[in-house]
Amino acid sequence: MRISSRCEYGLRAMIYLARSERDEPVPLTQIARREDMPTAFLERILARLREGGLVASTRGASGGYRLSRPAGAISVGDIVTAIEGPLSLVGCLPDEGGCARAGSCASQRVWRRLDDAISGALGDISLEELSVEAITT
Amino acid sequence: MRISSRCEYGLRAMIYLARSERDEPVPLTQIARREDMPTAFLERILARLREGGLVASTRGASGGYRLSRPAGAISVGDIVTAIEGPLSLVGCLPDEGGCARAGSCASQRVWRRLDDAISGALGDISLEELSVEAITT
DNA sequence: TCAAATACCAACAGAAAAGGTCGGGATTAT
DNA sequence: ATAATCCCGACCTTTTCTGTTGGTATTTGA
Repeated sequence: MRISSRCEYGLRAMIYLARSERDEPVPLTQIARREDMPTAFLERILARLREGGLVASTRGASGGYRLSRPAGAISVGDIVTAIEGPLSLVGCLPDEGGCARAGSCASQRVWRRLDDAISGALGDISLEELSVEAITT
Repeated sequence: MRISSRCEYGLRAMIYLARSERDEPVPLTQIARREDMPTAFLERILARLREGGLVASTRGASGGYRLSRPAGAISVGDIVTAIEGPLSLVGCLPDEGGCARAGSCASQRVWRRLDDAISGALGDISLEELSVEAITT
């Protein structure tokens, strides 16, 4: 169980944006260069973050990306969800139709607990927290 | 982030073994049939569980698999680790050499917390707990 | 002693996902 | 106009997942 690079890159990009909060948008190429990430790939990650409503983009010269709400109102869970889709670990949980043996299925209970632990951990950390740490450390 | 079938199968097989605790070993084919899992695939999963010291096998006619210690002494974390390798989410944590920007890296802290939450959740659930639930539910 | 039941193992194969690249089009400040 | 920028679909390569196949070794029991 590894974190995907997509996710790692996305989080780093978001931290970068949080630290750049002036009023000009930050161009993709700058983030990619400063954070040493492949440009075209990062572009597609930012597309997901935009679709998820976490960043806003301005096109044209001197355009770029910025956070669409204050860093304090964005959790790491929001970011991961926007990039990777729903956090849920298995497809057999009741929300999604369930599987044949649901009800008598003991493992279901495990994954549910794990889901909760993950959501809890990721929901608790805000982007603001991280960007502050990044500066002071 | 999805649970692999390997993991799902392995956990179900372990629950099955925990519920079959008589003194005869349970043959692979029986587990596969009763739990409706592909036999050859399950065999390779059981190999990992054996290498991880969680099950013991006896060869020859009327052989099979059994838990190598009481279900109460096996956690779900043990099982997942045996099947999937170390639970750690990223390769850049200090144990493994770290990455260039370690120290000033804010995301590292996120994954660390997430690692802890996952290990905590999975370490807390014992196989015994699950096999009991499976009977009474 | 021999057949059946079992675990063990290495090699292969198809499908999917991860990780990324490319080329061109649309938009906007200057 | 032109350069900077975002947008987007198509493609590619590598790795991982999910198995399958075929054969070997071991043990029991008739």
